[in-house]
Amino acid sequence: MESSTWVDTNLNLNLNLNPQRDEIPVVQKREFEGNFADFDGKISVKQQTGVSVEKLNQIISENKKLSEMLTVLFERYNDLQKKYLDLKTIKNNPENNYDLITNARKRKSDTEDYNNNMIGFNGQTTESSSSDEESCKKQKENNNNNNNIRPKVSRVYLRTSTSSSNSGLIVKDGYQWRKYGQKVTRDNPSPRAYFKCSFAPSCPVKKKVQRSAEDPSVLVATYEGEHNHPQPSKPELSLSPRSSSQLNSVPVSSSSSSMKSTGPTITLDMIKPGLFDFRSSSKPVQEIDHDHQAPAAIQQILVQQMASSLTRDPNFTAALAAAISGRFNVDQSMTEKW
DNA sequence: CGTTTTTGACCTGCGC
DNA sequence: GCGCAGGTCAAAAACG
Repeated sequence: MESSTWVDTNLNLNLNLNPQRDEIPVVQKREFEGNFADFDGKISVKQQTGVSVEKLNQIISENKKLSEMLTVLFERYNDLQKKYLDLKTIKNNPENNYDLITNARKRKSDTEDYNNNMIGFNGQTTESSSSDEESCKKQKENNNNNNNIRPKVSRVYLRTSTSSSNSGLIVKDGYQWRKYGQKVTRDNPSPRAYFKCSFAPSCPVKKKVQRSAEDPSVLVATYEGEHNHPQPSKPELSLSPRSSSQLNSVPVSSSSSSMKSTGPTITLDMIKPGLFDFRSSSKPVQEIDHDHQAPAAIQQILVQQMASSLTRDPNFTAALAAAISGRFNVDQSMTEKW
């Protein structure tokens, strides 16, 4: 979410100036009047253009700062919302909080040690990310086996509702999976779980699930292959006890390097409506084709969702208007000095 | 008792 | 050839 995000937000900032406030148009009017006065006077067009460009740049930079503030605010807002929803879920239906409860199927004797270890792991921070390494690896494989028929590879990032829990490496995507292994990888303290489709060996699809090293609340699920059978059940995203750990799942991005030579990829309908909009209860599930959807397009979708979510919050818009008017007052004083 | 999960051992590929 | 790391196997344990 870098440059394109700023561009979009800037546009919104400029267009959504609060019309109830008179100062802003006045400032603009004064600027125009001043400029016309200058034009009528002896200042050359070149100088005027230079001044205008300067002002424009200044406004752009200020918009950029505001956008950054917006982003930070939004992130905090989202975190708070998330925590609130988690607490609410636990309170209303403790059974649903699968992630917070130790996996019930774990051996009783091992559960405590396992969880303690995992909590310790999560406290650490790792610089490198497994996804990068994996993408490099995939690229290598693709380079080495260009002529072979390769299984389709798709990586999906899933935000879980509880960042602190570690037991839930379960991603409900509508298919049934059988776990056949777990491994702690070098560059990620979280263990990586290996799943095979329960229809194996007739269905060759495999899945790897690992928490992101940088953000333990994000599950990284890597799918290899394509199911050759119908989906046994619809994806359960919010209601079943186990599925509470898959809240807010979204294919945020995919490793482009690992996708290059694999052809069309699996499309996963795993977005929970309202990732960026906690007020809206029903939004169409979005499908993101990892091969054909450019990262910029994904960013654009996210930006749109962020923008819509923000603009619907009256408190936020009021605060924003106040902030902008403050800025313009500063601008006004500066303009008057000129 | 059948199914699922866990986990140590083993296999494989890669770099040195 | 050796060591390392990721991936897989399979016996044992846990669960319903």
